[in-house]
Amino acid sequence: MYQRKIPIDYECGLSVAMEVVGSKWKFCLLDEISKGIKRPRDLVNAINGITKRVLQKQLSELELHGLLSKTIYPEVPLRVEYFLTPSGESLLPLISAVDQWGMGFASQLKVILEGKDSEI
Amino acid sequence: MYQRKIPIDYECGLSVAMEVVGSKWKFCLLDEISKGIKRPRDLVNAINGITKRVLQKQLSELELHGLLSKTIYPEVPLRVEYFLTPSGESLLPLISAVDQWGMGFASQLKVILEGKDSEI
DNA sequence: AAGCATGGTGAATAATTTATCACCAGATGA
DNA sequence: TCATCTGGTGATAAATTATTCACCATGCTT
Repeated sequence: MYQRKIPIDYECGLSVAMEVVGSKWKFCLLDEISKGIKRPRDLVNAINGITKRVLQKQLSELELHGLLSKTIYPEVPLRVEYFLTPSGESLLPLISAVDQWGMGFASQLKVILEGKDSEI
Repeated sequence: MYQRKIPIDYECGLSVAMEVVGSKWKFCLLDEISKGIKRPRDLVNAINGITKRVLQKQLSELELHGLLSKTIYPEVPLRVEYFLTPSGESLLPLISAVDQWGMGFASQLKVILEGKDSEI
């Protein structure tokens, strides 16, 4: 992280939500973890396009913000599992709703941006 | 806009939603417009921190994506009003939910980032 | 003519986020 | 010893987004 030029407005729910969840992979990460994929290695494999480093960073931010927690099992090879905190779980209905909305909007957006109908 | 390096995944609702709504001011803008603030000048005044240029850009993106529409009244001085399309309106419950969640999470985030309780 | 209000745009830059690359460490098996 | 698996980090580059600044135009008022 770094020092933001414009600080978070704690009075504004949208500002707060954007701070903790408004980045490229976070919704996706929370979604996958809620589905049972908990290990970093598995998440890298499950999520198309994310890299190890980026995953680590976003996981650690989610952990810092209290949406994720992790457990380290002293096995060999080392096993680490991330899981949702209550705050993280409280976000699931929202993530689901956003996903639903996006699915419904996809064909419209495709027409707008590419000028053709989708076959979905 | 520009040509994205990584294209939108139309199969993924989260990806689609992030594309049209995942930027700093869009939730806020849709929220204000739904509350009846429709003119660019009024939006600049209503939203703390946004500038004229940024407002114009985000409004035009929302318009391009089909969440907003605008009407030009040939008055003097010129009057322009933006309003929500049905797609834009379908987003309102979600924005409200995100805002609610953020409000509920604010005090926790404040403790985490600043180490002190809020007085809200 | 000058100043103001409206809505708008292009170019350049700053700020921020994401990605790439090269590493480290522990323990295991070949 | 060397390669492999795991999870992890620092430095840097690239991509993306947001902001600043300087403009344009119209038609009013002074």
